[in-house]
Parts: sequence; structure tokens; C-alpha cells
Amino acid sequence: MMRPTTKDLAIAAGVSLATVDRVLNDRSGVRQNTVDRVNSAIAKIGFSRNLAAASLARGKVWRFLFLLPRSGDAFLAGLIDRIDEANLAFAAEQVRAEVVPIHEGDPHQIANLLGTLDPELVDGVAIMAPESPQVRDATARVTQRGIEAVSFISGQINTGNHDFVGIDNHAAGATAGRLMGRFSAGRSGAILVVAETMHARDSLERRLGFDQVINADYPHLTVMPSLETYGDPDRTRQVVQRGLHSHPAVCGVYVLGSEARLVLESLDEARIAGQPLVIAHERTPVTEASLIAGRIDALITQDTGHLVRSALRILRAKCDRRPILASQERIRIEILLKENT
Amino acid sequence: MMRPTTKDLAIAAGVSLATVDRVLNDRSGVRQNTVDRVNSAIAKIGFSRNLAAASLARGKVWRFLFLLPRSGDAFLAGLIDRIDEANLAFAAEQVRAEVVPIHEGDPHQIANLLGTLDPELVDGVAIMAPESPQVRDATARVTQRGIEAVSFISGQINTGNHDFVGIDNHAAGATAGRLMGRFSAGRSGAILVVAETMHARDSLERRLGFDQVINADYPHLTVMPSLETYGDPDRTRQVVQRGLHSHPAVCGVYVLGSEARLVLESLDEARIAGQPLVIAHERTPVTEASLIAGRIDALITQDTGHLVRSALRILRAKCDRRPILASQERIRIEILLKENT
DNA sequence: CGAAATTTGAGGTGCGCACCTCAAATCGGT
DNA sequence: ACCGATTTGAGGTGCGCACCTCAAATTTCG
Repeated sequence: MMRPTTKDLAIAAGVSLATVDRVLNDRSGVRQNTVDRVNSAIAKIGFSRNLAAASLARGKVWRFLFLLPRSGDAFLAGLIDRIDEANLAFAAEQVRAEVVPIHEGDPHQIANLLGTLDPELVDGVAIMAPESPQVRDATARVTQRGIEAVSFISGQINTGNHDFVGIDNHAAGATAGRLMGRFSAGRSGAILVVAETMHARDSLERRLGFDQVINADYPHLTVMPSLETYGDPDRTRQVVQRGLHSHPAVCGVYVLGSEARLVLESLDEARIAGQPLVIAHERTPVTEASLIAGRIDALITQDTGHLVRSALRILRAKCDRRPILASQERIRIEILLKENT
Repeated sequence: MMRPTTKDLAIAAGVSLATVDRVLNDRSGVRQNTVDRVNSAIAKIGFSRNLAAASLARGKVWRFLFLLPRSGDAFLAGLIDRIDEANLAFAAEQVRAEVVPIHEGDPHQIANLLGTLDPELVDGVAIMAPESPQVRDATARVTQRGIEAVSFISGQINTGNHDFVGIDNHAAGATAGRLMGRFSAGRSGAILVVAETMHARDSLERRLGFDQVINADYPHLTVMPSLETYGDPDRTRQVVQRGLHSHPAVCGVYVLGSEARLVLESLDEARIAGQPLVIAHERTPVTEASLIAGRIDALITQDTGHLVRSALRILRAKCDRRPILASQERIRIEILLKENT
């Protein structure tokens, strides 16, 4: 009835506890033959390490860093709150998460930071930064030194195995496109696309997915070239104004980036006729309030709490070379309407 | 740097380890005065029990039951798969989940079953059953005998504090209504509502939420009386056929229940002109395939893996009288389009 | 065959806590 | 101030595992 212990395993494998320990913890000095015997005994009796006892005996505290842009936008602020929450939830498992602010525009600095991390002090990092050769190389090096890494939300590295925690941005853009198309319902007109910058990979992918759906299924809609705000209020007002007047009938606005506030304010000021459809990304106090007030028609979001916990679980599993429960770690692209917030 | 242990706590409170133990584990024979001193020391030094050590020392295995209808539909089958997965994910925390099939239509049997549960063998139950006085009473009694309980997915009991794990069905219906309204885009016509039975509380609430949105914002749409299939293929075909011909222009179909397959088949057979909008609930192989094929326009779903894990975490926290991290346990109403599956 | 190198075994310690026993100290009531 | 009842302290044990040491057994190779 009880789960088998290391002692049971030793008996089943016909070896001593010391040898079981050597095999379980990858210590050297065991013949392959013996390793195999222990492993098949593990499979036979269904042994699995009691993690509570292991973490107690090890007395180890796992320390993971989140490298996040130091921009103070609402999305990031929410993310940091979720990390604080996760620290409570994971305390029992001896996991500590910390936030390290980075300059997202400076790959050199990020690479440097990764280079100075001490494997004795840090067990893993989740990196939220635009893709760049320098960061990619630094990530590879830090991994070799025994610090696990995942890229987080943006800047995915597609080396396959759970190295990226975030949504498929192409699909997210396509989802936005589908909603824009269906909500506009036969009306024809132009769609403004506003981003902070189109240099980020996630923005590009969202735009791609968006265009693909609109072009294929909604030929009466014209998607305009992307407008870039660079996060600057004045510039935002300017480009939005200019965009609204550049085409006779703007019937929709798609806000690519994570900070929709500036765009919403500019739209309010412009007060164009016919109330365009607005679709934006990410849930923040401003976007949520706008959704409920009807100034945004739909939000495409990802659950930030889930993102944070998923990153921590994946880093933890990587440290132990444990398999990952994929279904729990797939981040969903969520659609928020007024009714399901 | 290390977390404080019971020993540190004893010193900080100026009492012995034995007394600390008595306070931490609610044992009797401690003066209120002393209890307070220990508690304020806990707050002062920020003590929190090392759960790994505690669960090791206790050697307890937590056993939780899921009482699920024995109907073999695809939604339930998926749910059971998620429970099996959760058993793996929670194995390290000494949590075991089991499925007990019940007759959902027989509250007497369910109440009986609850009555025979032994608190020595079972620590908690998640009950998926329609609301009824008998089940509610039996739940209250089983809780008094020291077995924690939550109602699961349907049949919520609104006694407040995380006693229900599932979505707000009124909001889910409203979300369906909003999508139906926006997608139909000015077209006028009738909407068929199909349910297995309208005796279930969740069906009623969804219908209520749906009607509310349609009536308020889409007066050109007429919602027809609910059709009940009772899960029977022949009857389903019949009521759908009749429904389609009862009104000149059926432009939408809303499938309330969790098993949309029969309804979809009936719609296929009927082959009416103009391809009505179809909105259904729950993700199953059939609904997902239909969504991708374009035979369903949107799905309203809840993440069943999340539901299961959430129920287990909540039951576990209740057993320990621990607080619950609300943000992790809020089940979201998800909208699935072809693009974000 | 024998010496050196490698592999295995026996056994101990401690992680932080739950749970137990028994004795000592403190308290309340008269 | 005395007795009995209540409260507190001291100390031990074991949960399952990681990590360590030292000796014994086995293998390898000249």
C-alpha cells in the first residue's frame, strides 16, 4: 500500500542502499550493468523519489531570476505582482523567484549580466528580451555553466523543448484578425495597426497572423501599414491622428503592443465618427476598464499568473531533468469580452 | 538567511519546542496567553512551516474522491484523463485522486454514498451533481464528520468560500450571447437553444445569461424556447428538425450542454439554407474538429485540467485550514475560435 | 599470479517536523 | 498553605532521502 522507498528499491535490485543512492543521484563509480539493474527495478516496482524527503535532505533552496525590461508599463507591473504571488505559492517547494530589471534595448548588457551569474547562487533564469544573437549566445553559455534558462513571453528561441514560455504570437494575431473580421460584419473600411515598435519579434508575428486572416477571409477590409508609437505620448497622438485621416473610413483599430493606454487616449481625443472597432492585447487595469466601458471590443490576453508559475515549474523540472507535464504548461490565447472578464 | 525553524520559533516565543508543537498543531492544554505569545512570535520572525518536512513526518497520503456522473460522454472522458494526469503531478505532494461514478439523477444514492465515506480513508470529495436538498444536506453532514467537500463544475452551493470549483455559468451564457449577437451582425432571425435538460442549474443559468444579452442588445434576434434532447439521438434529431422548421429563418444555434455531437449531426442531416451560426460549450474531440472545420463558429470552454488541479489544491488547503491563492483558482471562461485552439 | 584500480557494501548523520511520554512547574480553589 | 488539576518542558523516535566515510569484494591488467 505504501509507496516503495529506496530500501525497497535496493532489495528489488539486489544491491545496497549506497548503490541505489549512487544511481539515483548520478554519482560515478557504478558499472553500467549495475545501473541497468537498478533502473529496471525502478520500472518494475514503480519507484519514484519522495520529493518531500529529498528536498528536506538536500536542504536546497532553488533560486530563479526573471530578467524583465525595466519599463514601468502596467503589463509589467502586473507581471511583477504575479511573481510575488508565486513566491508565496512555491515557498513550500523551496523555490524563490526574483526580478532583475534589464534594458531591453541593450543586448550587450543582458549578455553581460548572464555572464556574471554564479551557478552557486542562481539555478535558473527566465529571460524576457527581444531576440538577438548576443542574448542567444549568452543563453547557450549560461546553460552550459549549469544554469537553466527559458525565454519568457517574447524573444522565443525555437530549440524545441520547452525553452520558451509564452503564447504563439502568430496565432494570437490571427485570433485578433478573426474577431476583427467577424465583428466588422460586412462593413468595409480600413484598419489601423498600432505598435510600440515593429522591431520586436512578437509584434511582427502578430501582424503576420492578423494580415493572413484578414486577407484570406475579409477582402473588404484594408489593413494599413503599422504605426509605431515608441511608447511616447506625443508621438502616439500624432501617428494615430495622421492614421485616422489617411483613409476615408477607418473602421477598426488593432493595438499590437502591451500598452494600449496611450492609443486609447489618442482615439478618445480624435473622436472620429462611427466608433471604430478596437481590439488590443493584454489585460491591465486600463484595458479591462475600457473593455467593460465598451471602448474596447475585445482583448487578446495570456494569463500572467500562469506564465510565471509555468516558467518556475519548467525551470524546476529542468534542474531535476524531470519530464514536464505539457498540458499544464501550454499557455492559452484567451479572448476577453465584456461578459467574461 | 535560512528560513526560521520551529526551534527558532520556540526561542523567539520564549517557550519550549513541545509548546510550539502544541500550538502549531492545535493540540489542547495550552493557555490562551501562551498561544498568543507563540502566534505573535510567528508573525514577528515570519515563521512558516516547512511543508516538505511536515508531510514527511506526518507520512500521510491525502485521498480525494471525484464523484462524477457515469455517463460516458466525451467531456467526462476528458475530465477523467485530466484526473489521471493530476495524479502524476500531485504524487510528490502525497495526494491521490480517485473517480467514483454516480447516478447523477439519483440524489438519494449520492447522499447515501456520502454518508458511508470513512474520514479515516477519505480526506475530501469533489461532487459533480445537480443541486438538490438531499445532496446539500449530505454534503453538510460529511463536512461535519471531517471530510472536506467542494461542488465541482455543476450544482454549485453558494456558501461563499471556495466551495464551488467551476465557472460562472450566467457569465458563460452571456458570453455566448455576446458572440452570437456580434457574429450575426445585423442579420435578423431566430436562435435555437438546445440542451440535454433544462433541469440542471447550469443550463438554466447559461440560458438566463444568454437571453439577457440578446434581449438587451440584439432585438433583431429572437431566442426560441429551449429544446431538450435528454441525450437521446432520435429525440435530438426530432427536436432539432422541428425547431428548424418552426421559424422561417433560423440564423443561429446555441448548444447549452456539454455534448454537442448529437446536435451537430442532426444539423448536418437537416442541411438548411444559409448555414446558421453555431456556438457550443466544452472542448471535446468532436467540438474541436468541428470548430476547425468551420461547422462551429465559437466554443465556450473551461480548462478541465485546471478545474481538476484547482479542486485538488482547494481540498488540500481546506484540510490544512490554509488560505487559498484566489487568483490561481479562478476558473476562466474561455472563448475558442478556429485560430486559438 | 599478484598488485593496483575499480566497484560495492555497511553504516552513520542530519534535514524540519509530528507525535509521544513522563516529569516538573504553575495554577486554582479552599 | 495545601491538594488536585492544568500547563509546560525535556527528550526521544522516525519519516525518506542525500551525502559522507571506510572497509571489503571484485575486476582489470601487466
